[in-house]
Amino acid sequence: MRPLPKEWFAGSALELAPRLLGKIVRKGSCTGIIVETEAYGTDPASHAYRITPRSRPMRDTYGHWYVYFTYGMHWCANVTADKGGAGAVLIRAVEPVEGIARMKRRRETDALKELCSGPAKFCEAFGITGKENRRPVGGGFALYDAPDIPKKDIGVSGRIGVRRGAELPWRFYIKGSPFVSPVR
DNA sequence: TACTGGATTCACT
DNA sequence: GTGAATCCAGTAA
Repeated sequence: MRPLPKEWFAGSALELAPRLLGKIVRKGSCTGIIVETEAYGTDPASHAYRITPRSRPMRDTYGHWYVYFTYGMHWCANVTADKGGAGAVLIRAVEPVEGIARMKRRRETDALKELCSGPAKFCEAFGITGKENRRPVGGGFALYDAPDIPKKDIGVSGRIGVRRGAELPWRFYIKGSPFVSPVR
């Protein structure tokens, strides 16, 4: 498996979000196939709309992890993008491949579909926390290349995350995958 | 220093 | 479909 090089992440979040589908994510002994992503640029719905100490990695880095805590209990993992700009791609759902027993223990469920079918579920199953924040993609927490998903097999949702008048971000997913998050 | 609300999930009705 | 859980970043004062 070939790790995705840093320059792979130099494009905009909107370009990268669909291209990340089908790629392999690995952390420790757990691996999975990315089946759902969401693009965050500089629109009002994005943390990058106003750069703060928390969101600075979205502007200052690309090809790094941006992991933040929300709702008092959940972690969400993004990959920073957009060399020279600001943006990140949220990993929303993953198809479990290796380390499934460990994921089941962490998630306290035996249901395969419930392990990683949501951004916070993915983080819990893979043991991702704020310790990974600002780390470069690679090493123990890495992304690996895989053939691009044909465009006809990629679904694009309507406008979700609509807040403060924002019409972005866009959610991308592999059509027909049982591992995408439940439609809201 | 004091509020407010969130890129979610789960249990319950 | 609705609401609770739970805590921290961001904002305002």
